[in-house]
Amino acid sequence: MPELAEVEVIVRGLRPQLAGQTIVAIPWLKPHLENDFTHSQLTQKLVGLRITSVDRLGKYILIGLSNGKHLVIHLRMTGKLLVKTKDSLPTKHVSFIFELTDKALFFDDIRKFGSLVLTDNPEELPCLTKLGPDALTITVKQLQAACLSKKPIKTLLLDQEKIAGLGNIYVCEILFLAQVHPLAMASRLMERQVQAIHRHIGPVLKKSIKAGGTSISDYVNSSNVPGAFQKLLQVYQRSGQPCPVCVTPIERLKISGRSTFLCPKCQKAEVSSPKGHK
DNA sequence: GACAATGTTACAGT
DNA sequence: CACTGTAACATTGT
Repeated sequence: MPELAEVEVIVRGLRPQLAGQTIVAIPWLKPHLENDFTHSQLTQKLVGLRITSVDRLGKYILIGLSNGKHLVIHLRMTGKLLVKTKDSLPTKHVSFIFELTDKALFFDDIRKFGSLVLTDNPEELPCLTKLGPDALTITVKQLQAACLSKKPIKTLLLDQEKIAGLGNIYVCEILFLAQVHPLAMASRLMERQVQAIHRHIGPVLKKSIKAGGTSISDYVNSSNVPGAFQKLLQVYQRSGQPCPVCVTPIERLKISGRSTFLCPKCQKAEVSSPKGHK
């Protein structure tokens, strides 16, 4: 569920809720989340530590601790981080509970894909160092450099090592706004197309953050409140509905295994290759 | 029952 | 080597 915008909304919500709180107990930990430690080992490592910071890196959430270590959390598809009262009870899909000074942090994850890692130094964690420039701050030059690839532009924008934070929803939206066909080979895009993509990445994400993120099925922020940006989506999950620009029905196709939504008229593959079939 | 779902990774094949 | 498609992870909803 959560892409950059949703993770950012979660982090902004968590920061004031968690800052200064101490982890006083871990009353709940499902085995599938123990990447490195058993329940008792993790308790030993974390209990007594104060939370000093909450940050986002791509779609990862970094929780800084008073001993200098960091918890690194990825929500994958259905993970939620919820701040609740201390007396809250675990529901069916809760992966862990951290009891804090005067509240509790719940990790709720229906599909159990989410992950939790404790690291001495995030700058040495491969999954983080591999990340490309953050989508909110990437420069045109960096995007142009990332586009030196034969992959379809959609596949490239989803590649976290090329650009960090984008997921299926926002890539569909950005390519629609930039009027670029998702199957267009990245390296064959015209310069102005790359610029158009770059011009739309920041604003779409910022608008979504302002709207509290996109809630399609599961996403809620750290206070259990859904976002509203799904109402503002132009093409995502809108197949058959009229394009907001030209009224042509929105089409759906699969690209590297993911549903892709586009307007076949607005998003012409106007790149050099004349033969356009796969 | 079939299929799809906001993410990522491993693997087989071209 | 570069890339593509598929399955897999586990669960729910249509």
